[in-house]
Amino acid sequence: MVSAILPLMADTHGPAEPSLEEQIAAYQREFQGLDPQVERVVSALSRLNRRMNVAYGRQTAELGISNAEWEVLKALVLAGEPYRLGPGDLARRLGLTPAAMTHRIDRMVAEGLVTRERDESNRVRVIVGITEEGRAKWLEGLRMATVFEEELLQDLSGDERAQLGAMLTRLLRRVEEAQPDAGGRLTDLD
Amino acid sequence: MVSAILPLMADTHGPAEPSLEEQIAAYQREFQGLDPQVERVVSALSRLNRRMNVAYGRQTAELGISNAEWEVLKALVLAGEPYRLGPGDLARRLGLTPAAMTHRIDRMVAEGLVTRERDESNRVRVIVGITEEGRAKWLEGLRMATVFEEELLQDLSGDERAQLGAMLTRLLRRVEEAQPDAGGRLTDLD
DNA sequence: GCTTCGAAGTTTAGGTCTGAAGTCTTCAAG
DNA sequence: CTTGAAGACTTCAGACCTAAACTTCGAAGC
Repeated sequence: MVSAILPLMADTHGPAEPSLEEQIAAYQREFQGLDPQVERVVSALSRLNRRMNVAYGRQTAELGISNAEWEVLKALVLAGEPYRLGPGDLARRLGLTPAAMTHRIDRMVAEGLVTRERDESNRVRVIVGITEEGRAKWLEGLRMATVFEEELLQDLSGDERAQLGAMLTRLLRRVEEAQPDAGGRLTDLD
Repeated sequence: MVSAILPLMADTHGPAEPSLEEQIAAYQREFQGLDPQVERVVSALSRLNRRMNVAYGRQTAELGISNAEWEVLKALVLAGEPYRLGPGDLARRLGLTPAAMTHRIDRMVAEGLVTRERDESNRVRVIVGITEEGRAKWLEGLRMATVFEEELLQDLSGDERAQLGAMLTRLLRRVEEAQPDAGGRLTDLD
């Protein structure tokens, strides 16, 4: 395993990334007819996600795993009893190719996070299960994530959280209709 | 350049990714004491972002470039006159390492999207500029993106869009305070 | 003026992903 | 029973990234 996921990048001085408002102003300047309202929503979504992934990456790094590995553990736990899935299933759920799944499982078996066995009733199939250690790391990662998430939302009242959740769900439904094929590389955690 | 960015993944039948509501229910089952309200917001954010990147990837693929390359073009345009930046600046703005920036610029120069010259007044520095073709592809990509984004938000009224933008901005401000060091690998577009 | 330090880019080694080409097993049809 | 086709996983080649070593130029101190 390779220690950290985070490009520290806290490099030097010099122009950093423009702020959201600066970016919107620049867009207005370079492309007339862009709706700032829409741009703000889309850009904020994207930036928020990036920051969240940085936060998750720091947390999983503390556990000695990567975001990608935590994702696999999550999929296994959320699958429910008996906490086992085939590589193909996992690949579909995580949105990556079977080839990538094979490699990822290789690493995770070597680290003792999951097990890999052949299905005796159908010897083409492979079954991936979670180990005690894997389950423990999943849980600890989740605990850290909830602390972060609570802090993230702390300025929003209960009503606001509900409204935000409802609006995001509506947007999600709309894209899912437009993109019925699942997909998308999953760099993210949820 | 490598054609497409999109794992088509529209593979076969078989269990796909669980729906958002299924996932929240599974979380409740496996981890008592998780706030579903928070979970919905966070998971919806993450899924939305993934879908958006898939959409952007399809659009940039139509232009024969990658999301990553479009990001570079965007940074150059948003920098404003004279539309030139050094590799270091670009790397900071895009949130990647200088080494990655060197390679990316190599490819983009070969494709005629940007130019690379030495700064004559300080021969350590390199200056990257955008070509006509690069600018045209940026613009066309932006046009496609705005169509998609307008469609994405079409169910929301003007008021709702404003509310959503305001709430997301508040969340963003909070994470930015907590993570003053810029950073984060940029897989995303905004 | 030389020397040394620091900043900017590039190069190199190694890791993880995609896409395409295998390999092996099962199942259904002849 | 045999054979062909489909499915599940793995292997291989290539793309793009990070981290770290290296190269070069410019600026400050003696």
